[in-house]
Amino acid sequence: MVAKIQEIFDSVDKDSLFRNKSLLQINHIPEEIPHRDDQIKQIASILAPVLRGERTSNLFLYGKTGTGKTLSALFVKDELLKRADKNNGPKLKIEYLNCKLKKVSDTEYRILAELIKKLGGEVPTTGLPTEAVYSKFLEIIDQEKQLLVLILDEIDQTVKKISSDFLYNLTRLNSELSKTQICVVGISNDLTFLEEIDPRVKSSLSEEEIVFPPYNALQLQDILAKRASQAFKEGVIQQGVIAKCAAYAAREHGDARRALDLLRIAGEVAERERSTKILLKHIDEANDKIERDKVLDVIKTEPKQFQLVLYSIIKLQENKGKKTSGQRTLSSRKEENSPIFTGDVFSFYQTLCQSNRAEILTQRRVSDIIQEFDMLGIINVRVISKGRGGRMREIKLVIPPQIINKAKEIIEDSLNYI
DNA sequence: AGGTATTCACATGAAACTATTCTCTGAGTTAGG
DNA sequence: TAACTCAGAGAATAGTTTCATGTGAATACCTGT
Repeated sequence: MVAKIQEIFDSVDKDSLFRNKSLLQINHIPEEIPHRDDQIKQIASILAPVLRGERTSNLFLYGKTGTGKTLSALFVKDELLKRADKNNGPKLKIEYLNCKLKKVSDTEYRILAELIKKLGGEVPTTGLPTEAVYSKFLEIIDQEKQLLVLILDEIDQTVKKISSDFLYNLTRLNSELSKTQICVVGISNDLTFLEEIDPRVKSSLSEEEIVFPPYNALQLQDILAKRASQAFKEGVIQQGVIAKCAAYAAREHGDARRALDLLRIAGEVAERERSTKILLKHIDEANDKIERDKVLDVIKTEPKQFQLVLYSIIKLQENKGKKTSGQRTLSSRKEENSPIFTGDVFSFYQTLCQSNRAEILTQRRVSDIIQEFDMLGIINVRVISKGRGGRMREIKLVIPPQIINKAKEIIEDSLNYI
């Protein structure tokens, strides 16, 4: 037994396909960023005045996920800091904050708290009036003469949750500060974001805009090849694997992050199969695995009311499937997977709750929950109107059949614990 | 036939409520001088 | 009298509920030919 285990451990070391896996991890910042020269140059030239201690224009970066926005911003940040260090010029601080992180998201309060923490202050997680946090923030940054560049990643998320007042306040903060100057770099995935926000904020915030176009398949290939050559050992990648990865990701609006993920998972899959090479089929397996893990993970972490709703949907879909196949002789024109509607889900959910002795939520709430599942990509939802028959959501489960059973198990399990 | 008006069954929004977590404050208590 | 404890007030958040209003199109109901 022990020998066996030792064997496994040995093989992990010896047969590893990776040379340095961390290079494929998404938080890795590479030395160079291919195909983003123009954007980086632009950012740099816009932010350059901070080196002389001048306030710069506020800046806005746009582009879909995985187009290198964050990476470019961080890259410029590092270069600027290096340079500022060498110059020994005016004091410069650059803080990066991802507004989408769990602990930060949603509220003005938490974003400020997080910023304060990064600047070396302390703020309790709750209990203080927001006003107090603001003044604390001002106090901290206005201690000494300096320039502060705030890089706010994914602020579209935040602004959707809270009003754009936050950004407005931030841009106007400069007038309240005596020694310090702030400039804001916003990063957003949502290209329509700017159109929706308050015009006042818009004019002050987006003095400069840079758009990050998606990578095309060739560029993705280039990126992947560069990283792969360092991350993997030599000769472990089958011909065409990189191209296929790139093609997959290019289909998803050129998401480089996804491409790298795919390659890494494919490597892990191949490793687990004791393959000496990463083959094309491993990419497909990796793709499935990513999808599966995503869905199951979501289901696992969802609270029980959500699970009950989802369970209702799964059950209803099953029943519908049976019914239509039986009725097919009667009405052959009927579509194969007849859709489910909000009302069905809610009534099924009610009985389900009763038999589980769980609290029944209002229809209003269930409606929201259904919508959230749609956002998570577990179901597909469309609002349709059946004329006099009313208006409702048409719900379709989009998780693949093999996963459905697994999902059912998970939910049943967690419900039994109650 | 053609044009309005209704109506269904929810969707969508806004506000208010609840439970929980956390800070802060000040009264009461305690121990030591 | 200084230090300590502990309850209560106030804030913020997440997750709801309550109340109100909105909506797309199949049907009902007119209208005049």
